[in-house]
Amino acid sequence: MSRSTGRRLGRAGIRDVAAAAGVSITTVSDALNGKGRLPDATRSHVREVAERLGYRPSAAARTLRTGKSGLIGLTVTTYGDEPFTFTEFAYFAEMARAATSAALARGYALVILPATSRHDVWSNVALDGTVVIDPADGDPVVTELVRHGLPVVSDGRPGGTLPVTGWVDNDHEAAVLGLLDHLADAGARRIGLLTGNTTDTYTRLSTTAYIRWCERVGQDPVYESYPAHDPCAGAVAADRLLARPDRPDAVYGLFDPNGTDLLAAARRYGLRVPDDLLLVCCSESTVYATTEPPITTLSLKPRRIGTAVVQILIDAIEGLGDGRPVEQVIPTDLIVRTSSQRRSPRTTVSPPRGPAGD
Amino acid sequence: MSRSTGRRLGRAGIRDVAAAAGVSITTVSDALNGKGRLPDATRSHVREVAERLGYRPSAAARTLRTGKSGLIGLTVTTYGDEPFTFTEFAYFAEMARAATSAALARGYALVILPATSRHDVWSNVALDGTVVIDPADGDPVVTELVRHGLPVVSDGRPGGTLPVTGWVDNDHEAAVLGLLDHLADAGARRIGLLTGNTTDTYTRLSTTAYIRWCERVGQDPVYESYPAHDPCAGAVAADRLLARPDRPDAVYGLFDPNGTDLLAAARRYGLRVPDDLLLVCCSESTVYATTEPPITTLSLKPRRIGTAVVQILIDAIEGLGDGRPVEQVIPTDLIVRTSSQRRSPRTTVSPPRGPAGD
DNA sequence: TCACCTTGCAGAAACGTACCTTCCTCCGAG
DNA sequence: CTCGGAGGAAGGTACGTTTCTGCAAGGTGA
Repeated sequence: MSRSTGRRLGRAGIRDVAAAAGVSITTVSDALNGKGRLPDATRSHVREVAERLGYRPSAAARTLRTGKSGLIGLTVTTYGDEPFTFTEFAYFAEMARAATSAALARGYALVILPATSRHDVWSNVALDGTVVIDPADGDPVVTELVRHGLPVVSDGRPGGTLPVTGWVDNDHEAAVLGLLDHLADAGARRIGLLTGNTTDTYTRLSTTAYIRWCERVGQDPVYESYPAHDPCAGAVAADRLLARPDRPDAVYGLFDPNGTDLLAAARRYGLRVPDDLLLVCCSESTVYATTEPPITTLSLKPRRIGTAVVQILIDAIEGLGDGRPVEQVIPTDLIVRTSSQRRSPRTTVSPPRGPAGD
Repeated sequence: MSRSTGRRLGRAGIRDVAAAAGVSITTVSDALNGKGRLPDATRSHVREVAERLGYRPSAAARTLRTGKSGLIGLTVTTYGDEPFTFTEFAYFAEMARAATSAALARGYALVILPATSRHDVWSNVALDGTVVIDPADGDPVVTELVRHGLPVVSDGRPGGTLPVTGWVDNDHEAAVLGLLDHLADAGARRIGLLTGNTTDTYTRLSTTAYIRWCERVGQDPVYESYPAHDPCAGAVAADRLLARPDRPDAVYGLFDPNGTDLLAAARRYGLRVPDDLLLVCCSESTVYATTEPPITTLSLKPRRIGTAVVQILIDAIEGLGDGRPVEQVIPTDLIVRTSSQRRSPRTTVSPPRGPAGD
């Protein structure tokens, strides 16, 4: 007696296809997956029947059987109360987009997960590996994942001795040093820094690079720090920085909104940019191309980082690389605009047309 | 003979926990899931053993058995070449963040998926339901999902007769009408529109609302449209709009970057904002609070939309609502700043301190 | 004492797929 | 005539859960 008949409702299973095509389950599986030794006639016949029945293999069953889910976790460390905070909006959006594209191109999908240690969510989804953005020192989630044998690749050099499968990062120190040199070349005598008071690697490396540069050129460090996840605090800190008695004549802002914050603060103090104050900030946002004046930005190349992270992770999942951790450094890109050039009297980015009523 | 012993490697399964605790598999399952009739002693003992062995239930097996994966798809319609494009950056980022938070709070995780009809990715992941952003008329992916019995909730009123489980949207027409009235109140005599040439519902509704408003007040429509996914095209279109012989004295820009684009164009033509040109744009970005001058923006409340969409979807998944489609309208929020106020000589947003050298 | 309920737990059947193993058949070479 | 081998397809098990059903032991009222 065949109990395979009489599926009351719900989707067609592989059994139904087998029955309808008059072959065995094995043959259906082989035909659809391109395995086994089957004549083309059988293969196409099975495919046709499957198509007609609207058959879709059960992802859960396949995952259970093969041990591969085709899912990659994407985690952002959380700052405030929300289980999921993006600082550096544009950076994250760009990075996530690139990572998604790269994953999809290789047949994987991305799952957004919180970086908290609430196991209930993590263990409810079968992951083949995980991308972690800016993991904290000795992050318990990462440690746990690695202990269970899951590949983990991080965006940002992992702090401490986090045993990740690989990481991708910029050379933040070199970027900051180069940028400060650029400002000094443009005539800056005292360069200030707007930085965060968080302990993530990006903030730490950038700040120490700044301090070292100051030591090297014999300048007293002039900086203000604030909680980077609070947008209002950024404006306040920018104001504080320009209110100091030892007011800098150039400022680098570590975070995306710092450019507009500093610009607004400069206006309040009657400082002209770039004449009285040179400005650079780290951002992926295109708005800085059309501010008045356009602001020089440091791009961390999130697209390249997102792509690279996913490639490394999938290579590890599929056992392509050797077992050793992969470490990759992506160069940054300083997009020089008016705000950091004292020589050039007019904008360097070309307006769409040139009908300016000058 | 017990074949449950001797697990060579890999994670501990429920069998191992049962063996180690000296109970049956059923008891372990019941103890960990809070079901069955077990004395607290047994329950805690099993939990302790499971903890000691580092036991994590297999998500794949659970999904296979229960038919629920705890995963929700998140899809954005694609515009250009990339499999995944975000127009309206900040809108999407905010919406996705809210949706993620809301989903996590109810024990679900979000999977980012492409809106293409490439089945191989979709069928490789077990979804309980899907959120679709701005689905096109008769979207094949949505149709397919619904046909398979999966709940689908859309951000944006679905075009055509898409049989979705529910949708959430703003009242775009009311928003545009209200905003145009606001500009007229501020003294605008000829209001222009910067719009897109795509066919999505948002663009279509907003544009027709604009045209109807013009008819009502007896103004000739003055608008330029451009492909919204191309950032450069926006700047060009803004320029075109202000170069027209029938130059408007107020402009509403439908897309996020339009504010800076229009501001830049105005500067090129020597137009002062708001004295010569009133400006409003639709954006979620906070940069418009600190531009010179600050720009009035229309917020579509992506946080509320993202949250609402997920709540409706999960209610449908868990069979909480009645079977009927849920339709929810979220009010928009006009954040009035200097750019649309001719009366107010100074900024209305309060600077952090007041040391401005005025 | 018997019937009956409650408590505490175990057995075993699914869930839907992939794949290892086996089996049959046909054909040509020895 | 036999034997080896290859092509073609089916059988059956395992993946790791959840959960339905059932069984024994102990308690209780008649």
